[in-house]
Amino acid sequence: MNISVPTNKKELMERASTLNGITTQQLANKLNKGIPNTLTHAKGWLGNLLEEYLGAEAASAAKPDFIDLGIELKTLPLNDKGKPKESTYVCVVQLEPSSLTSWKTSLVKHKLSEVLWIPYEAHKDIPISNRRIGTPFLWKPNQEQEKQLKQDWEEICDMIVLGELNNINSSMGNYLQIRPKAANAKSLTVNKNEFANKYTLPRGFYLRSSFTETIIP
DNA sequence: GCGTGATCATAA
DNA sequence: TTATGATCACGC
Repeated sequence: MNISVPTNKKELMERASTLNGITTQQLANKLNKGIPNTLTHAKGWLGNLLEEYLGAEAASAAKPDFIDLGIELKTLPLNDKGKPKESTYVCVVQLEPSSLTSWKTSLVKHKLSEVLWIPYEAHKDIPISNRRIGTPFLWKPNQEQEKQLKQDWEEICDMIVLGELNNINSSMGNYLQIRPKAANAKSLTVNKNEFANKYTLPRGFYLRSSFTETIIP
């Protein structure tokens, strides 16, 4: 296939619309890729396939997938009731105090400024190759959503700055939460915040599935 | 280890 | 059944 970086939103959405209703098998065929039997050892498989098909360019950089368009690409696994099956990883929780004080310049705000969601069937009874992709949709946080995201972010980051990262559990935050994001529970990263232990388990920001459920058109 | 792509596995 | 805590793969 001839895959190039989409130059505008219209081009991106036209390309995304060709995914509507096709199976992961059909998508894999377009790219001459195989299908894993299980996702246990291929968790990011569909996400990576979609990045390639749609011409995402940020790769593993801490930037939106479509840098020039400022659009982030996210898969949205749906259960048999059509509701999100999993939370959505947003980005790493940076631990430099300077990155924890301003929502406006935060990684979370930038990543979520505009998102192209690709819903797909993820019920475990459906073989991976038969899972269908739904209707891709663009989303921007509305005023109420951004207000709550900002509030969650500030509440969590305030605690981190005070050196209380280890007292934050995943139940904090209405829309956003932080959870481990690491190779395993023994992973360590430096925590530079006041009164903190020097090393801690790396965390990531996630959107709760109870929230992503509300943004589906 | 960091940051990306996420889902798995089990306690509650 | 659901949400938290843990884990898998990749490029660098």
